[in-house]
Amino acid sequence: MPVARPESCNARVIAHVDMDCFYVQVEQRRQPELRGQPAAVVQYNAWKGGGLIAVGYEARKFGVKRSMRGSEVVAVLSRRGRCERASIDEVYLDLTDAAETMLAESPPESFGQLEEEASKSHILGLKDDGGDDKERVREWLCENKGDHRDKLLACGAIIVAELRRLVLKETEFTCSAGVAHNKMLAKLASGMNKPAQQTVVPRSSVKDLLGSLPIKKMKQLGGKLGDSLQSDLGVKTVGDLLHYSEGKLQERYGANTGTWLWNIARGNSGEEVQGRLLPKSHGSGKTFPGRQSLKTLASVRRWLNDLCEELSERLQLDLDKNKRIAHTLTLHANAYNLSETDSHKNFPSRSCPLRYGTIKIQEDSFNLFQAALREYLGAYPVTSEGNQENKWGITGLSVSASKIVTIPTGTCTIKKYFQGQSPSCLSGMEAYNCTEDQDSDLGHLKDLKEGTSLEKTRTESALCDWNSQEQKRLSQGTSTIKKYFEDQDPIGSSHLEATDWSEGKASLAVSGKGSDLGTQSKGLKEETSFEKTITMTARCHMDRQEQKRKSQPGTSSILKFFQHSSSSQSPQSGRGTDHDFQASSARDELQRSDISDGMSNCSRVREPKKESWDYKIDEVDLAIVDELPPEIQDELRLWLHPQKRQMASSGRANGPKSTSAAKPCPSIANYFLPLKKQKD
DNA sequence: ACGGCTACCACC
DNA sequence: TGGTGGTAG
Repeated sequence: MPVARPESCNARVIAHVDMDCFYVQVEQRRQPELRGQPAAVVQYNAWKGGGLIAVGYEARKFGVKRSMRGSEVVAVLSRRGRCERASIDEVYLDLTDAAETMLAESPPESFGQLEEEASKSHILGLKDDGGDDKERVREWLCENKGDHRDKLLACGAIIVAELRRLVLKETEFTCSAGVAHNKMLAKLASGMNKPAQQTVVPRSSVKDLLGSLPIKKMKQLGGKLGDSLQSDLGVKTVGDLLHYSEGKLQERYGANTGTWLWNIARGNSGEEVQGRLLPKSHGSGKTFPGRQSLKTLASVRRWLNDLCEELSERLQLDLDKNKRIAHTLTLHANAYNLSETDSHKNFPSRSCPLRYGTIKIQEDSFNLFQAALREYLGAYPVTSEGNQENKWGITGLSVSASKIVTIPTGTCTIKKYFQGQSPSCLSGMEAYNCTEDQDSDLGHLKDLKEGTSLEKTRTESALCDWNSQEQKRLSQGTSTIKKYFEDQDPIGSSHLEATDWSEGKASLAVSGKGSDLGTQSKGLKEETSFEKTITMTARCHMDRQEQKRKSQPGTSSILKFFQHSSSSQSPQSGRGTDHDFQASSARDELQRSDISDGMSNCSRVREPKKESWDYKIDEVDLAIVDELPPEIQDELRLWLHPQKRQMASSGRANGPKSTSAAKPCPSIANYFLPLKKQKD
């Protein structure tokens, strides 16, 4: 049986708060002389030709800061309950708890005097029998004899009035609000009396409200679905939906939409107020209408570079400010193709793992674009100059970053372990802040300093389906191995060490330096570094059939986290090159060759030399994990066998273990032997 | 009124 | 899952 929460939906207290003409207010706050004047914020011809008024980047010149979305106003509004940012200037608040508390501890009827702002509330359905409006509102709010739920709404209205007053006092912005039992109704209400007013939706008023509400006024029904309801079903108001059974609505609009329609007709909306203040994705795009369409790869590349630079800045900001990392890079474009018969085909979008660093984002985006373009053009080849005859044109480009997760602030046992072992290890954050430019500068400095070529040992990680697992654990604040350290090259075209993760296998590579693994003198420097790195690579298991052009060869180089701050001689140097990278380098050459020109300037040649031991992940026996420090065992087990999380974490007492059966004497030492040349 | 831009979501 | 389309501000 479902958890008994009778009436819980109807007993919630939700507020929707909407800034009044936000852009105008921003200007008026910035230029107080504009207050009281008729004002409008003109759309300004922004950034290299586009129009806009969008959130931030360009609008900063108006005084609108992107950070505003999560700050100032929200900081005030979120004081009394969970707050969800619905757009740049709207939020939802769940005031249920605060209202319950007020009702229990200091109910409105105990108020000597109702606050001014609250007494100016609009109460839907309040019968107008003449007399004093304010007094009737005060009565409804303070002397409500009826439903407990309406009393909660009254408390919510009083709380919201207070919040709005605080917002005005602390930010100089006015806002309007709606208070109701769910988001849908609260949102409807907040727009009913503007500006700087608030509206309450008692339960008893819902029927009349929806009965007369034109269907297209309802959120989500302003488009095609609303049109269909009107023309196909003859539904004019939300209330008209009451004439249709849930089954009938499902039959026409699908199970989910059907049920949703049936519910909203009754004023029910189950959506929770998400406690999210930050955006789930970032994007940067531009259209090139008409003759402005881009007709060469070079021009696409230039624009893409700009868009990616913008995106990269925002990602870095998000990382610095919010400690969040995005994991997916997506490229969207629009195009026309005069050559193709089905010239109305859409330009496909493409995505790949996101690697931080402006240049990497630029390179990856451009490669995604080229992959998509090849599919879009079908048989028509894309030459380096491409499109001599203007057969195609790009009318829109955008890059976006999604799958953003917060870096855990809690424990990170593996990280701690290695930091304990090696104080010179970079922290995860430092690793991420390290762009390729800094990277190369660093290497250069070291080269000069030590008079020897820098030997980088890099660990690889491409924890593919790590994501979902990891996200859960991230959200739980538990430790995690990285994710920070991902440095994948999904395109496989910019690094010599590119590997191909279409291989369908996973490998574990361990490289070691330091005296305990066979010490070498450190050359001219007297430093004795004990640095160990354990690097892992796991390649995505992808279905080859599915791949076609879709799959992007990728690689990851672990890295930077465990990157050595000093160079040292590796015990097995000389045998360092591994087949893994040899193979991929060959393929890489292929990639490189068809990308040619535009690429060469940006791609940096990396140190090809490295130590690596390569194993298929299925061949790694979990028993070896027992030889590692206990504090990191669980994490490594998860890493090696993320799909067996339950078993791994519940101990290894029971459950068949096919892998160990095949391996008589598992020892971690076995895994530290250099790679054998592959026979097949 | 409309196009440009950003962002979220449902569906398959 | 990634990719597409719809919706809204």
